[in-house]
Amino acid sequence: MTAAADGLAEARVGPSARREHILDAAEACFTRNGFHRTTMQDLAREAAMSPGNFYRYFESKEALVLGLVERERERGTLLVAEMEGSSDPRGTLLGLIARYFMSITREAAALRVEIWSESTRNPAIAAMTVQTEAESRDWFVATLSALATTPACDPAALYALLAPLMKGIVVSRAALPDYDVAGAVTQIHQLLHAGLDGRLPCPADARSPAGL
Amino acid sequence: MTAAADGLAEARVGPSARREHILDAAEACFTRNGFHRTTMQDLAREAAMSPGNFYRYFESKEALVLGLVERERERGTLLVAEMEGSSDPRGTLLGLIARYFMSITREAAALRVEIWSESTRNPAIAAMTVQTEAESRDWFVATLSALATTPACDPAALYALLAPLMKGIVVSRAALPDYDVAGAVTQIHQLLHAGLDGRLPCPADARSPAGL
Amino acid sequence: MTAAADGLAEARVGPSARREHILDAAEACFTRNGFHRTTMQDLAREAAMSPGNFYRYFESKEALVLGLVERERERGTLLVAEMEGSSDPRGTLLGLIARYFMSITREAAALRVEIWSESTRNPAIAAMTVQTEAESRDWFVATLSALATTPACDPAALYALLAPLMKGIVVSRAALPDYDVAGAVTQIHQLLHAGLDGRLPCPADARSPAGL
Amino acid sequence: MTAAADGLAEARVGPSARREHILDAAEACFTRNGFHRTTMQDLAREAAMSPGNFYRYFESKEALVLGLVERERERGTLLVAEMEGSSDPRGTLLGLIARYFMSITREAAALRVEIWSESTRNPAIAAMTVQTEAESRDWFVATLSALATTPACDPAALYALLAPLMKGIVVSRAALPDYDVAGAVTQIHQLLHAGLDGRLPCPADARSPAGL
DNA sequence: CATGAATGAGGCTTCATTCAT
DNA sequence: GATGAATGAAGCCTCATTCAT
Repeated sequence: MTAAADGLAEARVGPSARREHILDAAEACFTRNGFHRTTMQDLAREAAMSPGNFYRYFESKEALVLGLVERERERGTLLVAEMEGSSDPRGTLLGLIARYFMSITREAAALRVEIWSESTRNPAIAAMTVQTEAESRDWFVATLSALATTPACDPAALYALLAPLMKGIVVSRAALPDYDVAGAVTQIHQLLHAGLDGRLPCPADARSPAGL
Repeated sequence: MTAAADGLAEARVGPSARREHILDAAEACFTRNGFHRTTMQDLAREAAMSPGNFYRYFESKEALVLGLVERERERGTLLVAEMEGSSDPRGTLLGLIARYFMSITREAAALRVEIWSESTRNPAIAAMTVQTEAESRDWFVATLSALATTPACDPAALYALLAPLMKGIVVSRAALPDYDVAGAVTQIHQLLHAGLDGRLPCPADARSPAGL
Repeated sequence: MTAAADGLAEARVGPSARREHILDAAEACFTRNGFHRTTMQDLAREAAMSPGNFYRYFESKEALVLGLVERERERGTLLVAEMEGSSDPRGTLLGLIARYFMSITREAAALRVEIWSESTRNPAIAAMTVQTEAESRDWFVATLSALATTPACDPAALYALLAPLMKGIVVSRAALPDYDVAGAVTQIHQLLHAGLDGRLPCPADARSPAGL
Repeated sequence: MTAAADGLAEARVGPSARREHILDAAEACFTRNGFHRTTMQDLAREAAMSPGNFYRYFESKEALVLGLVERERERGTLLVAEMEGSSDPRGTLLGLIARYFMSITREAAALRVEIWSESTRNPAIAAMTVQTEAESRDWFVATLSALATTPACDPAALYALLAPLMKGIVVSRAALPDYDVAGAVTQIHQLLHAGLDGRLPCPADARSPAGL
């Protein structure tokens, strides 16, 4: 490659492409080793880039994590677009959920757990977690509403059940080597069917928590 | 106990009492700041003890974490003894669960999440997590079996639902400042009632996960 | 060399130059205080370098010692090149030996002894000591063979006498403030002359060690 | 054992016996691991004694080393008494030397080297080394004088050869796993015979060291 | 823009020594 | 006399970050 072409090649790569490249490297490293165990040197090797250069695109290592979480959030938004104009929306939703859990690796799950953990000590990441949760909730409630076959279905309550359940599945996937993900997916499916068809105990039935 | 004996009691703190004292300090620090952010100096301050002294009771900082998890596990075993000989076993179970979730602080939940996270990178902690999970599962399945009012209740399946759900509630408690724990407890209660009374969709109904 | 080039030369110190610089500092510190008493901070001061920077060039403090020993070994190899094509080989050999012992400082001798001592506990240094010894032996035997004036000279036996003698002189130089190095050199010279000229008792004369 | 007997047993063990016991333990530990690698805890275990108790008998760890060296020196004095009134003094001397070198373990040799090394940094140990050397020299010169068969034998010169040679053998024994001690002993024997019988090059022949 | 050598604060751990009992 | 728990000063090393080139 000539110097001129080289220059062009460099010109072609905008700052946002650089950011993406760095985030790719970060994702690879963080997934492999977690971000506490990943050093900026590791990142530099993975990104084929000097350590100092990161700081032109991200303020700090923490900002990198933040960028990664942010990108993940955006990807979630995109992923979910699959629902649009599906002829079998309920099947599509179930498929989406199944695919997510069946394809997540232990390492990826571990990174999610690590991020939740970091969330509890780091306000910036916490904010992002809260926002992701809110978006997730909004989307789910809207989607569930559209899929309900009976007014007896309470989409908000269904989500309130689903949300921790899904988080817990990720934790289990990460921390328990023999965890049965497929079984968990099956249970979510059943729960969703039941919930959407109004066959789940209603929050209206609730007695306030006893034993306190 | 006489005053003299009392004095002796204070002086003759056995090694296990020392360990407890250290674990208390560790619990306080780790709960407050997480164990990655807790230094041995912090611990020393909290335990009113010189840093070097820890190493008479624990091999390393990691061993301290391990000791803490182990103690937590034992406490779980004790906690659960409450069920023995209760006149209202189902109510007692519900109460136990309610109390656990209603009383857990954000920080304590955060520590649990951090431990799960550490579990994914640290074999020793992983082993402990797996063991705790196995014990938890055994106890729950036995207890649920005893509480079922119909053969249609599948205790193993019910626990398979409960386990990630409870983990997810801990995660939510830790990572979402406004998380509605009480609501979650109510839902667990309903789920338990439904499950024990055979009103939950059976795993027998399962279609294999679709969408892959 | 232009001023600009000079500037570049100062700036572009290759990694091996850095290593040399560090080894120089290490040699100074270790010679002054021994390496057990030398801290990485001492080294940092001596090398005008931050402590962390050493670890870009050497894996550990031990590796530093190793590097120093290795360099010493290479220097020995170079030193010995002086023999090549000398018109008075025997004189050159005697001169070499004389120079070595007359110029070694107490501190330098002390460092050698410390390295031998370390050799007994540290496998990596032991390996290097063994290798140095083997090389030294090979060179000496070859050189003595070339210098012998009679087949009655047994170069291997002569080296077997010389080797511990020289080590012992180093020890004496290090541990005995008033040790007479010049006298020792004289004795080595005499021994060498006698050995090379076949005037030393032959190992063939040996009775096996008595008194056991 | 009754309390009274216990008290008697304790009384029977004088402070100097205690010192011996401690030195025994120190010798065992130091020989096994060197004294830099031996902790006071190791010593305590070996001596079946509390760490604090050492300080009633020795000022510091260094004093322990010193005590050990001192005892070694005294033992040397005793060892040498064997020469007194022997019917075959030369054979006895050769036997003494042979026995010393053939029976010394690598570890014991290593400890000697470590002590020489320490000698170079520690004035108290240095003083002891110097004194030992002086005593050794006096004894050897006297003994060699008595054994000489010709006035051509220069006992002082012979010792000046012997002394570093023997030190070097100890170093070699310590640092070179395959070192041939028996061969070295044979050479010392030959050298002694030659020296005592005036068949060794005289220092009178010496030219001053060349090559400087 | 990019580099990568350098920084330096701070972490975990060790261990000779002390002192209350 | 004896104990052994406790001390606390260092020591080695790591790694996010900077900055001269």
